[in-house]
Amino acid sequence: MHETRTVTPAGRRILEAAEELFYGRGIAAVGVDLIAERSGVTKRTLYNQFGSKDALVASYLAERDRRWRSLVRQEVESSPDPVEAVTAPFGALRTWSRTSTRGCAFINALAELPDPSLPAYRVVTEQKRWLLELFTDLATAAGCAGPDTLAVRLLVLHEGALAMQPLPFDALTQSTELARELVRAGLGTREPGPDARRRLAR
Amino acid sequence: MHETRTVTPAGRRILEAAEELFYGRGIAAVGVDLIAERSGVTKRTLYNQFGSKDALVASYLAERDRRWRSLVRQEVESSPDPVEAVTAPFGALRTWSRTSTRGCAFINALAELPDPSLPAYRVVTEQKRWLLELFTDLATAAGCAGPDTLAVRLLVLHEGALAMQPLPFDALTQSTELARELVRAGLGTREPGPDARRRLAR
DNA sequence: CGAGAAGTACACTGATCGGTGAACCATGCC
DNA sequence: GGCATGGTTCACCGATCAGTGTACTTCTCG
Repeated sequence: MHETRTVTPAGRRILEAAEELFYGRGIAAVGVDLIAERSGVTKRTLYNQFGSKDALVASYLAERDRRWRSLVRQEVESSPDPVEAVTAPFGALRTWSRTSTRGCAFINALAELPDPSLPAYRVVTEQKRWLLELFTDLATAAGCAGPDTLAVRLLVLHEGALAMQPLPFDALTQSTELARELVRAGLGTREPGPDARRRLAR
Repeated sequence: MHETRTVTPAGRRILEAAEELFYGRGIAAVGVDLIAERSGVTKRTLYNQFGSKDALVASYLAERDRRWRSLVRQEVESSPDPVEAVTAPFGALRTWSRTSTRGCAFINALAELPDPSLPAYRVVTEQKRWLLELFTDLATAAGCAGPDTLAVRLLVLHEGALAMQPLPFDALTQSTELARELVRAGLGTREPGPDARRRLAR
């Protein structure tokens, strides 16, 4: 029942080109003509598949979100224990940074698309909310005290490291280290909940 | 010897309009014609004053940086003691957020201007470096252990809260609270240095 | 008086923007 | 055969883009 039918082969190539160009140069700076040329496709096909540039932008962000969540899930599930799992997204971020060196694609998109009515805006807020809830679940499962507060703090550390990525400072190392310390400091004061790593569905 | 002569009255109005539009809508999304119209000035005057859009963008960022540093200095100097002063930039951020709700103008600019050769890029890196060094100085002055490490962590918290600003999460409160805890935890293990609040010149 | 600086008015450039219309072609499925 | 689907080719649209040239005005300062 896996519906790979929603996107055609040409659609995939368009999305790949759009992702590289939008992330690398900014959304407004990239024209649809360039995306069509890079993906070896006519502009007509691009519009037949996506309808508008706004819609293509939303698809680009949704696709990137999908890949990011997939990586995080993988990292969480391969964690040796529930405590390590809490900071697994920071490990994912390390991996992610090897190919993405221009900061957070979603924050960057918000910088260019201020209108909350745009479909892309919802994708961005959903992405951050997902990560916040994941942190909450993982912290609860590990038995951390104050999982809600801890989750917000971990999210801030995560976003901070991501935001500073384009600058010549190594923020990720300290961010990860501090995150681990926070998790360790919150242990033992509460009963561990059920292993949240099993609740990663969707 | 204060040289306010570098910018004419028309130049000021152009900068004000540019700041509002660039920050609010994104740099690439705003044309020079619109800026000229909003500032009640001819496009010719704009180009006579700034030479190019790239140069205007750099001026916009530099001016915003100047105002931001001024606010931070003010907040630091009005801190009751050196320990409070370390987290003073978080107080400044609280004030700043009342009028700036679209995240960090500098990070946002980087999202649109990937080319490090652009004059704006240097403005952004300098801005973050300044804040990092300020944190280091303040932490040293307050007698915190490991001031360099602490400064990086405070910077990450600061940037994280700023990056999440456009989203519907209250990150600043937790970010500030955690920053205070970090500073408190690092106290007493080291001799306080000279009061860094006196070394804010420039 | 005269010079220079700041600003206005306005026309104009070539390029690029997002988006459309219409005709045509290939594949595969009923 | 018939017909829908996915794709191509290509010409075209009005709007906007950053940036320039030229001539005129207005003000200040020496």
